[in-house]
Amino acid sequence: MANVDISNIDSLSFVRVLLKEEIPIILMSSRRNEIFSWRALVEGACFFLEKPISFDDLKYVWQHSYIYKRRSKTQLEDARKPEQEILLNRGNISQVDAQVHIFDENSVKESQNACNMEQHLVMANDQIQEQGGLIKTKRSLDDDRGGEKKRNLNSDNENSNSFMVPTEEKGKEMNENNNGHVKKKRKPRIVWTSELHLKFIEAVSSLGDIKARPKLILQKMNVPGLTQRQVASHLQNYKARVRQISDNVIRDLSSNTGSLQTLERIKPSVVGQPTLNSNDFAAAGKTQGAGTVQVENASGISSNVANSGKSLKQFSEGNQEVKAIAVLEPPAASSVNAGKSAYAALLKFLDEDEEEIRAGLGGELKPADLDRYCEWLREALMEKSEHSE
DNA sequence: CCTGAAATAT
DNA sequence: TATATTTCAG
Repeated sequence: MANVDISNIDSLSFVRVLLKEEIPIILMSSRRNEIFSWRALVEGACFFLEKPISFDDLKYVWQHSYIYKRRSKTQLEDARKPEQEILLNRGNISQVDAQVHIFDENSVKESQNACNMEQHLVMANDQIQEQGGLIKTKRSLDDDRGGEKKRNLNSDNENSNSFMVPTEEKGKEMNENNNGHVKKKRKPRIVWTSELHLKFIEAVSSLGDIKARPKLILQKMNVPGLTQRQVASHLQNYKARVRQISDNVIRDLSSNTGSLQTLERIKPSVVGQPTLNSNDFAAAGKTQGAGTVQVENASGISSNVANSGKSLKQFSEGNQEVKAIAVLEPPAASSVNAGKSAYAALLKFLDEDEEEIRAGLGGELKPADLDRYCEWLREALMEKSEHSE
């Protein structure tokens, strides 16, 4: 699954490279561009999804991958054309329209309320240190001097949350030294537990990269005490991480295929906002799915290199793995020998929630169980939002 | 409201 | 030392 910048026609070359390897490719974008999607589909892309991606989009993505994989090359040639569909508006696939959009505003909001995140939030409270009266930094000096934009750090509105685990007791927010001067306590740093991160991921995924801004994310996460700046900071780090991994994948892919060299050269500094990938999206629902990592470079081109990792194997029969998996598995001598290291990092990144996923599935699934799996997925997600009532 | 940077904390 | 988070400032 590749997140592409439809404004950059060169993104199409990325599509070609993957297709040359017979890797089914599904494109995603936050914006829509009929021309671009049309061209991509003509090239052979399976789908073109508009983000944010819905649960139903994923469901059909899976089925498509499976079907695709079962066909022989020749059959594929014939089948490709007919199977292509433009999914500019999710729901273009007839049957999904009526289905519940798991990650719509309400369900997310609800599920979030229930999860008492506070229990999972842990502040590194031990480190709260006094800034000894002697130690003065530029800032402390400035503050002592004028303190214009004094923040209500000491007010108990956001520092009194249980997960903020105050060092001592609340109310002792101010410390006085022998001079009677009041000092600010540095707010204890937040710990992004997997649960918290999960909420973050869910929020971002449901918003889509365009709207995934700190304020909205914070709002969707609905975690008391969490500040917008913290979310912003986390978002920034997250983006950087995804970007780096993606860059590596692209780099390795380029160096081994040659076809992507053009893309690599165009890649100065990264701009644009990496979007949340479907892997996170899937992970958020405690499901596993075709994970993707976004790749993007300054030229505006961006792509998500699909991954499926172990989870995907559950859908494979015997040795017949979906072609896309082959890319992530130790490449067969004959196939792409691209980026083992990059894939390793990618897999590690994507496997973070492996356990939860596995627990949820409870057992191996066979391709034939796809629908059952989807049903399970739906129920799991629904259940989650119900409990939160 | 956002984010670059400095200051800090890990 | 390298990263991550909080604060400041614009």
